[in-house]
Amino acid sequence: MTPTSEPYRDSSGRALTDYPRPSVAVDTAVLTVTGGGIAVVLVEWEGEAALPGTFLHESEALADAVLRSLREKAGIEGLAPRQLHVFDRPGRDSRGWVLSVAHRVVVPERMLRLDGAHARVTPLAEALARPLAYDHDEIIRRAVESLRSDYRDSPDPERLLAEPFTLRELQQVHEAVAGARLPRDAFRRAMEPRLRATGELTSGTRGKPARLFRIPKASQR
Amino acid sequence: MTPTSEPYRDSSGRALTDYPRPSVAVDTAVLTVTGGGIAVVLVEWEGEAALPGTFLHESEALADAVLRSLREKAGIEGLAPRQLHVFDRPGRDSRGWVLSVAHRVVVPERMLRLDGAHARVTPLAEALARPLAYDHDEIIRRAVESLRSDYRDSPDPERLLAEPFTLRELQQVHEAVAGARLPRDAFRRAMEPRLRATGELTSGTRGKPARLFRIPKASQR
DNA sequence: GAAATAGTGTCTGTAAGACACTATCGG
DNA sequence: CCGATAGTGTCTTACAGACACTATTTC
Repeated sequence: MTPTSEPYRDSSGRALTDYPRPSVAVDTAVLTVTGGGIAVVLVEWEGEAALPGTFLHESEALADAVLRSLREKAGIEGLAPRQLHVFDRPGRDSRGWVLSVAHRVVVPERMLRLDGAHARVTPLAEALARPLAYDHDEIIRRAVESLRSDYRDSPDPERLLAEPFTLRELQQVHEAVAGARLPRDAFRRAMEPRLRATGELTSGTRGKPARLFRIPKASQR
Repeated sequence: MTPTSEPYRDSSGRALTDYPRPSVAVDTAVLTVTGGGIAVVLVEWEGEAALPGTFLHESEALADAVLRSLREKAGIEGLAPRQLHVFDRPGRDSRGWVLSVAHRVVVPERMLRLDGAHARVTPLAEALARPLAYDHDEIIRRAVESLRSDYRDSPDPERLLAEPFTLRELQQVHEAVAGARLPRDAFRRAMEPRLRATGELTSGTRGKPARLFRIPKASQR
C-alpha cells in the first residue's frame, strides 16, 4: 500500500481516497435484430432477469468494463459501447452506494455466441413485459430510442447487415429497428444516394435479380 | 465506523467498499443568453478557467451535487440539471482516479447572481478560444449542441424569456441560441400554434403594438 | 403464363423559404 | 406623412407518401 509517487493532498491535507466514494457499475443493453424485430440479451442474476453488468475495476475505462463484462458473460468481442445515462438514485441498490452507467451495444445476430445457458436473446416486447432488476427496463428503452434515432437517416449505421446487401434486405433491417413498415419507394429514394452499387446482382432468387450495395465510408454517419 | 445494519457481502465475503472505487465529480456548463448569443459561466480554478464543479458527497444524487456546487460558487438556485456524459479517461485528472459526470444547466441572465469575482459570464466563442481545464471545452460543446437541439422545435423550452413576450422577443432568443438568423414568417408560423395569446398588446414601443404570448403547459415539451 | 420481386415515373399534399403586401403605432 | 414594426397572403420549391406501371426472374 505504498504510493508510487507522492499523492495529491487537498487544502485539508487529505487525499481523494480519504473521502467517501461510490461503487461504479456498468450495465449494458446488448441489442440485435432477429426475426423481424429488436431483441436484447438478458442474463439471469439472483433469480431475476437483468442486463449484463459488472463493477468498474481500478483505473479502467467505462467502455473497457463494458467489453470485459460482455466477453465474460456472452462471449462478445470487438464492439463500440455507447454511453446512455448514469443512474444514481440513492437506495436503488440494496448493496450500498452504487452508481450505474448504462451503455448500449449493437451486434449482428450472427456474431452472438452466447456460451452460458444463463444468457438469452429476448425479443424486445417480451423483455419489457417481464420484471427486470434495478432500472434495467429504463435502460432498454433508452437504448432502443437511441438505436431508432441512429437508423432514422443513415443506412445501417451499426452494420447489422453483412455486405453486400440488396435494398430490400436493408429495408427489412430498418423496419425491424423502427418496429414499423416503411414505404418502399421513399425508402429507396432516401437510401440509394448514400450507397455504392457493387455492379453485381443477386441470382437464384425468385423474381427479378436485385442490385447489390455496400456502404461507402463517406456515408458512415 | 459501526454499520447501522449488516452490510452486504459478496461471494468472497467482502463488502463493496473493500474494492477500489473512483472519486466522482460533477462539472456543469451553466448556459445563458446575453447580448444576442450564448454565454457560459467560467470560474477561476488553480489559475485556469474552468466550469464550476465539485466532488459527489456520500449518498448524494448527481443533480443535487450540481445544485450544491452552483449555489456555492454562483448563487444560483432552483434549476434542472441535465446529464450529458461521463468523462472517464484514465489519467485525465492528475489527482487520481476521478470520473466526471458533465451536466448542463440553463438559466436566464436576470437570474444569475454571480457573487464572487471568480465567476464570470463568458461569451461562447471567447470561452472556447481560451484554454480550459480537463475536458471542459468538450463539455461546453455538448451542452450547446443539446441546447440548440432543444430549441429547434419547441418555443423557449428552458424559459429563458420572462412571460409574457412578443413573437419578436421569442425569435431573438431562438436566434441567439441557434447562433443564426431565422426567417421571420416561417418562425411565426411554426411557433404561434404552440403559444397562447394573452389578448394584451405592447404599448409605448415603436411601430405597431405586438400581441403578447405565454407558453401553455401542453407545449412545454 | 403466373407469381414474385426489382426498379421507375408521376401525382398530390404539406411545409418551408422568399417575397410582398397591409396594418398600426410613434414621431 | 415617414419610419418602423406587426401581422398576413401567396408563390415556388422540395420532399414524402400514394399509386401505378414496367422489367426480369423462377416456377
